[in-house]
Amino acid sequence: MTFSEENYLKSIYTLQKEHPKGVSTNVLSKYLDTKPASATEMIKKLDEKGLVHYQPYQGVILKDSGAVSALKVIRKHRLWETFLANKLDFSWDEIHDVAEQLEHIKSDKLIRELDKFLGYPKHDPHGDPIPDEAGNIAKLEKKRVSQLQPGDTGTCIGVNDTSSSFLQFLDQQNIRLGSVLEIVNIQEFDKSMTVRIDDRELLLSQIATEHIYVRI
Amino acid sequence: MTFSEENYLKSIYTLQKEHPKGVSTNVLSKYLDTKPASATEMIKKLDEKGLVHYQPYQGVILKDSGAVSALKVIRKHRLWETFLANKLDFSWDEIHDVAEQLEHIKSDKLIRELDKFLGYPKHDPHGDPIPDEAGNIAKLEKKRVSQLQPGDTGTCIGVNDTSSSFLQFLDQQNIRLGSVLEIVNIQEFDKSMTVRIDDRELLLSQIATEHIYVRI
DNA sequence: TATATTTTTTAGGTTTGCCTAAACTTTAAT
DNA sequence: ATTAAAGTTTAGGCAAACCTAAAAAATATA
Ligand SMILES: [Mn+2]
Ligand SMILES: [Mn+2]
Ligand SMILES: [Mn+2]
Ligand SMILES: [Mn+2]
Repeated sequence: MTFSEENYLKSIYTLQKEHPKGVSTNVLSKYLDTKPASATEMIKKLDEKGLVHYQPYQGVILKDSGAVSALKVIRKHRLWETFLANKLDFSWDEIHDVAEQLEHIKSDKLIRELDKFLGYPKHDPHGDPIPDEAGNIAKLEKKRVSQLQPGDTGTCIGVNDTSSSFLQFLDQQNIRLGSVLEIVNIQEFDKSMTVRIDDRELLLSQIATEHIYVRI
Repeated sequence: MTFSEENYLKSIYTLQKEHPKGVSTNVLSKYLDTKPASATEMIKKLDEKGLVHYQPYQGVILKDSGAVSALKVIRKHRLWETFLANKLDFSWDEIHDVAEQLEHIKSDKLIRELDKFLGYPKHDPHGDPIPDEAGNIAKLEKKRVSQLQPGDTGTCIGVNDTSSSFLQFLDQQNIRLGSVLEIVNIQEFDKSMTVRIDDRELLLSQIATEHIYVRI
């Protein structure tokens, strides 16, 4: 399997969540930063290999074999992200691009040993579940802080806005990866939230609560 | 720089040691398991990019810029080999093939962080020196046991024969990576050697001494 | 329903890296 | 010095993965 085939399968897997009855060549090529004509070609090849189901003008969906292949790449991607964040000094926003390359290394032993070395992690640094060797994957337990109710708690696993002003704000408030947040209450009129972090209480605007991801 | 260009530069660097006045397309293509015509093509391209000096029928040699590029790939290869052997449970004979893939990952930060994580190693698990960030590389201190003299000592860093019968023999004699050998004496008539390992003395045939590498 | 717009596919090209077979150059052997 | 053998380059092709432009199909609009 080529790098390109792996990237297409992985992308189809991801996009299927939002397009359950078929991922169009338009959507797929936009996601992969190629052109629709290129997506059509690749999809036809993957169909001939029995990895996807393709009907002209109807989009693609993965067959079981295609989903298994996609999940293997996703497993590698997330294990490498975990390695970069936990063992090397990479921050959560630097890991994706490098993992995008590392996910294509071919060695079953390597990925098994890496998994062991990392202590068989269940989630990557963004809070996304890591599939097991057989391709089983847990349901995503990631939410925005804005989706929580008073009394709920969550562990900060990432943000949606990487502007330095927002990151500086988080730093000032002592909110970082791993911080445990508990929702104290929600202001009805502006959806701002009072949250408890490290026994301190602080107020977050609606915009802020929508930009912080937690694992519940 | 493509994977293929990197592989050619690295190969030329290695083969130059044995062919100082020019690596022929024949030698190069044999080493890379391609055909001479393919080597000619690639060499012409590398010459146009100013990385090698090529004159038809006279072979290639690296220019300074080409040697710098080659050493960067070699640095990555050897750091990854060290990672696989020291941090994951890979044996010394399993690391090369995986490192052959990992050496092409593009990220300056990754290789800097990996170097730090490994404790800035000076040699890879085969005893070969690891170039620094600037491309400086120490002279190789690797020898075959057969090249040592009585009184010399060396640390076992690899073998030249990976047949299971030879590896079993080493295992029986308790010779492993890191074992310190001291040459006690050499039999003139058959070049067999008496060596001391862990305060035991044992006899190695000439064939055996030629198949064991040590760092001196 | 008929037409216009958008989406998708097809047709024809390009680049990279590989190949084989033929032509050419160098080296070795009479 | 000729000729034979070996090594090297050139010429012409192929597969993968991309592209643009034109044709075809599906969808939206009047
Ligand atoms: Mn990622
Ligand atoms: Mn990728
Ligand atoms: Mn190696
Ligand atoms: Mn390589």
